[in-house]
Amino acid sequence: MSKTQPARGMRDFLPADIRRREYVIGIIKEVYESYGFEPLETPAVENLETLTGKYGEEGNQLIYKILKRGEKLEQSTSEKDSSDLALRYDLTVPLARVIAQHKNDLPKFFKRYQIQPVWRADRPARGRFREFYQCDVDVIGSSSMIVEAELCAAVGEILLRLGFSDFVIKLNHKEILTGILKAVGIPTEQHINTLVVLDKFDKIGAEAVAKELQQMSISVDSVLKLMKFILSIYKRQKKDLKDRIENIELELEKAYASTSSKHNDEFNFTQHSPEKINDITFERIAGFTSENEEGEKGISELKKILKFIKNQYVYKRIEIDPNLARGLSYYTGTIMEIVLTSSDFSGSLAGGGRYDGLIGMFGKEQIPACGFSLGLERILVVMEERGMFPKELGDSSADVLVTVWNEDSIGESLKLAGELRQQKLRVLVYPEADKLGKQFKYASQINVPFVCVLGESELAENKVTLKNMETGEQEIIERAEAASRVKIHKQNSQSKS
RNA sequence: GCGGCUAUAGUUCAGUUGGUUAGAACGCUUGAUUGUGGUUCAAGAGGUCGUGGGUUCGAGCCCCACUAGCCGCCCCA
Repeated sequence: MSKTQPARGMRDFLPADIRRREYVIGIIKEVYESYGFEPLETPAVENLETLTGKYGEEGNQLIYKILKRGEKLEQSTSEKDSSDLALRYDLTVPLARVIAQHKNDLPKFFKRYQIQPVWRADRPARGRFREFYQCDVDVIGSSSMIVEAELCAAVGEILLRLGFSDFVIKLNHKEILTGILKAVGIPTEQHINTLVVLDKFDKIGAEAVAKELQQMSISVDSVLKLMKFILSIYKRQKKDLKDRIENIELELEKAYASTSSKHNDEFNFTQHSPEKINDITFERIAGFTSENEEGEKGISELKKILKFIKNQYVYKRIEIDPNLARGLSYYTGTIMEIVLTSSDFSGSLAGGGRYDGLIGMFGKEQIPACGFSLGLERILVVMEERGMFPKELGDSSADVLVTVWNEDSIGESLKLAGELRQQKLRVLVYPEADKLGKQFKYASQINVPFVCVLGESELAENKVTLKNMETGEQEIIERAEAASRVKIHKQNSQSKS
């Protein structure tokens, strides 16, 4: 017997799974639509060259490539020319391709959402699969920070409506990162690699990051300055780790035999509002980058976002984090990520940013763009674990089950079912002339609230027996009355929940 | 890609220092109940013990490899 599991990292979705997925997707669509976003779908498969070179080195290796077909595959002489197509890796690059292709058919400002699976040849883990859905929203054609503000508001609203109360939207800016690295004296050509290492900071720790940076032949002075800055930010993010970090700081100073004075952190973060904390963060960044051009630009853009969003609920969930760096290489401005503050899930629920250069890679024209991507699977994993789904999702697929008495009466049962369906009820006919007991048992298993028995005596009198499976009550009623009974009950139980 | 743990019935798991015929619970099927589910009672079906090799008189148990799953790391939604 061949194995019945789906391929590694891929999943079958049973009806109960689909109901939960559709519940979440429904809310996402509703909110996106309410912000005026329009739906878009693109093919699962893209030309390989469309995808390569857009995601950085790590991303490139995770692309699922499709072998050439037939004769062409046999003719291919190397691994390199054996593949010309690939499964899409995200929804942003296909969008950029669509914009470059259909620019004239689309409005000047194009707001689109897209909810489709993407594929990555990654190692599966909790909340991480090889085939998974992303729910993207993007705004094409505007470089205004209004876009960022609206995206944050929309995504924040979705999470709230799903019942999340502990998320934080982290914001950073590519230019701030550039400004910091510049201020610290790291040469431009090292910036990308440095950011990759820096992104690991909270995973591998300060010492390991410092070591890796040194291996990249970045000067001790630069590394030390950089680490000090990062640590000063970390102190407010993870108060409980403050002591540990100070120890690391001391060790670092010892290790690099630095004479610079110990960072004096007189600001007590626990006593201040998120707003105040963000202000302090801005001050620190500004001070650190000595107000160089890049730092200035990044700060002013992030400040605009905060200003625009000030009257929205999500405002207090926004956290400026100059340590946030994201892997995808096409971001040019704002960088965004949503994380949960509780410790039960460490990955991000959503990520995004501004990519003003990506569309230009497909056409002559540079068009500014910015977007957010919600990770449906991660949202579902957390909601499942926290029991955040409404209980109606477990309800039955039908309102009433019609029994089958014997071979001769099958036609009558089907006719009755048709009559009930005319009344807009979801009706299931038991698919065999089984013993009544079996038919009731089945109805009970699949949670159908009513069973409509069409037996010998009912047929003779043109009546039906209607049984409420929850209460066990049953009565013999006029055939024409059955539908309205079920409907009344259905309305009552819906208004209760 | 790296490290650790695990793999026995449909599911969750027992299985003693290696010793005859591998168990339980739940689920499933059938019956008690030829016009009534959930409760109860009785019976029944279901296993090449992940795959392959090795040690041994003898392996579910010990050793090796492979595969898959879980956790951590890297990376990411």
